[in-house]
Amino acid sequence: MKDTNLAIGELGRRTGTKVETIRYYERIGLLSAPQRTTGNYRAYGLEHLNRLSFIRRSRDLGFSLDQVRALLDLSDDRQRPCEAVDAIAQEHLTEIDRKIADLQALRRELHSIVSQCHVGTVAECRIIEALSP
Amino acid sequence: MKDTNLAIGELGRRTGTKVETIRYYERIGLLSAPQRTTGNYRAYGLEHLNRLSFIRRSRDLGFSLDQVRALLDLSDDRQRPCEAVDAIAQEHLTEIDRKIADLQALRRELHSIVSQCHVGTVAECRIIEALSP
DNA sequence: CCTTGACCCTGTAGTTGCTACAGGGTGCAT
DNA sequence: ATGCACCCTGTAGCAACTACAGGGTCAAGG
Repeated sequence: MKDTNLAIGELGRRTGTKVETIRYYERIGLLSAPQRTTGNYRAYGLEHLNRLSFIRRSRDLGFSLDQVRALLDLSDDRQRPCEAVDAIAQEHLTEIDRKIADLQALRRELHSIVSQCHVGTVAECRIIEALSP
Repeated sequence: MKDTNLAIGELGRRTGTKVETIRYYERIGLLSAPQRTTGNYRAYGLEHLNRLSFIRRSRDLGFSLDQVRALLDLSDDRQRPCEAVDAIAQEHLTEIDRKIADLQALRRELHSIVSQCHVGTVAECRIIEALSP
């Protein structure tokens, strides 16, 4: 097992992650602390690259850090049935559906308000009126 | 102009706002500081009730506090043309549309991943696989 | 050999929009 | 007088980063 020995900036470049974010992930225990060089630089190996890629991909799909943590734990135990993984993903999907529905309802309401604006003075503005008690 | 003299709890009840949130709005300068009673309780008038209702309604429609601040400023100057109001609302609408589109794209991707899960072990889980590098 | 510049380090504070205490004071009814 | 609901200030916490400040390290060029 050879150490690929990436510096933090290089790891960031390869995963599309800001350096501060990587250090943040380490601080909250999502990414394990790597070895250090003599100059006290973090030296990352392949396993860090893989783990961080997994994290980023999950985050891009909208999973929370807690969900990512759970997915990482699950993915480490290759023999276990994957129902728990499915459950997390399903839950997330449901939440996305709910968010979409909420935004669409909001959009409808806001759109109907905006469409009534005929650009006169504020005194006769339908938008302000719609917001006023 | 009579002071309606609502206590903070009553104002909260009438506007659906938590007491801490009202104090927070005062702290950030969104709601002006009301007079105090001899016992140092906040005593709100009708103008506060109206202003806070406006704020809540705007927040419910998803405007940011900065946008609400701008809308409040604009609504105070009744003679001014309402183009600026329209611009804020349009901008917000555009942002909502973008969010909906983003969520729908995400939903499609996540759904296609989840639908491939046939509930075996983690080792053969398509979800984990899709997340892995 | 020295300096420049890009990179790295720690630690802390800021972002948004609240929410949740802790530790006290007030006001009213019983 | 004592209980209870309410109010006060001040501070810290949430998510998930981001942005410094104030330093150290390292390789290349002059």
